Amino acid sequence: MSGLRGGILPRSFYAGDTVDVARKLLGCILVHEAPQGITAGKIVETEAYIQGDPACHASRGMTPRNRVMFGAPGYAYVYFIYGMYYCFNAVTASAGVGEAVLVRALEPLQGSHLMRARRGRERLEDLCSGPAKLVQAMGITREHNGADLTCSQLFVCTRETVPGKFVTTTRIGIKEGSEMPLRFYLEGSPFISRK
DNA sequence: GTCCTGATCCTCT
DNA sequence: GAGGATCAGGACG
Repeated sequence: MSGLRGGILPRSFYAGDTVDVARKLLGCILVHEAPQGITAGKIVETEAYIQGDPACHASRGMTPRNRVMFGAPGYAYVYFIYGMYYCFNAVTASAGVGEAVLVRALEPLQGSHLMRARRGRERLEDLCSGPAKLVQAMGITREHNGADLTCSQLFVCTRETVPGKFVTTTRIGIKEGSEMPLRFYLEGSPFISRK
């Protein structure tokens, strides 16, 4: 699986239009080479957070928490939420622009035994079917905030097969901006967080 | 300093 | 479908 490194998405991939990047990430592989072993999963659900979007963390300017979003594209933005969970985002657009793509669900491809141990769940569909779940299953921590997705232990690879049709809907768990169609998932996947 | 809110998950009912 | 767990950031004084 280390051969996947050959397919690492370049920084230019993330530098494009955020909504476009969110769609193109569907079907790509998120990989984490942890000391305990490698875990990998196919991205089946994403959400875009863009400029002028009230639900975007960057909408009220840069703070110590969201500063990674304003940096160069191709870095991981990991933040703490609800007192218990972390969510993983890929920073997009150009430096100075606070935009990112939230990865909401994965289809486990490798290291499912590790994922089960980290999650305490057996069913494959319960391992990565939510933003906080996949972070836990992949072994991602706050230490990964600001990690370079093009040259670190945490990276994303280009898709190996052409994904099927994807569905565009509204985002989950937000109030303002909830009418914007910025959530994307692979149609029919049993691994998405919800329909 | 204090108060409030939240891009969630899990366990009930 | 509802509610609790649990805590960092941000707004305000």
